[in-house]
Amino acid sequence: MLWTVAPARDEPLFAQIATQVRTAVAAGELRTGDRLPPARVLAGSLEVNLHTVLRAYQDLRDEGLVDLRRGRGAVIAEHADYAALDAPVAALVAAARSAGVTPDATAALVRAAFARPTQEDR
Amino acid sequence: MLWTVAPARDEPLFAQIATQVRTAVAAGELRTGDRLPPARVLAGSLEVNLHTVLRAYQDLRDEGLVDLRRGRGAVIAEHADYAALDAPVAALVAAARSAGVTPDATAALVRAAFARPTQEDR
DNA sequence: ACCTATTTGTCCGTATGTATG
DNA sequence: CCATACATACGGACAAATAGG
Repeated sequence: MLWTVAPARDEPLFAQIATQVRTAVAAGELRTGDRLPPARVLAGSLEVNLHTVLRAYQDLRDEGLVDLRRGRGAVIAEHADYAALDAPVAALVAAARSAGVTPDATAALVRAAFARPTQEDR
Repeated sequence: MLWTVAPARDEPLFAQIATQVRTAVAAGELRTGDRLPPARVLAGSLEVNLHTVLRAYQDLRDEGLVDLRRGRGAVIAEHADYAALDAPVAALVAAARSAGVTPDATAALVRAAFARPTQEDR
């Protein structure tokens, strides 16, 4: 897979890295058992600090997407089926684009929807 | 509409306020021309700082959701059709819940999808 | 089974910017 | 505008897991 980070973007570096893993998994590009590059190696080639990469890996571990252990590295775990979200995400983004809703607002609406226990009719 | 903020939640206060306006608009509870409470008043009743409310209002103005002018207050503007997102958002959240994907990861996937110019087949 | 060198993440602290009130 | 608090990114030292002999 292809790794890139852009320090200029307002998304934090560690989040950019985590995002790329998630989307690669959603796209089927990374599968259970695949190994991510050692943090030091990736940090070196991206020219960011070791800890920045590790922060991303740790976030992914907290999500249950990767198994991260010292001496062994970061491996894609038995994970939630991200691919199942591909279609709903695309549908939402398309709707948001055509309605002229910003990415920030859309993401905020998604978070808010999660916060509501379950969606009963209003 | 009902306003509440919870300092304990990790979402910043100003974001909680903005989110409530967005969801109220999406739900049809607030319509074009409706007036939001004056920032000072809302700040007082929520027991948060004036700047916190103003920050939320400014974000909403930047999104084009409210018209914010001095002396006149904050008014819901001719806005993007947030209601159009209601169904896609609900669908996505349902899919994420049943797939066991966290809110954070879901929101990140949505943002990432925006970043991609347009989704052609892979 | 042992040792140890290497690989790899974890823990400690620090600087700088941004958010908050 | 100011003071405080928090988050991001970085640096160095440390410790567990692994692999080779």
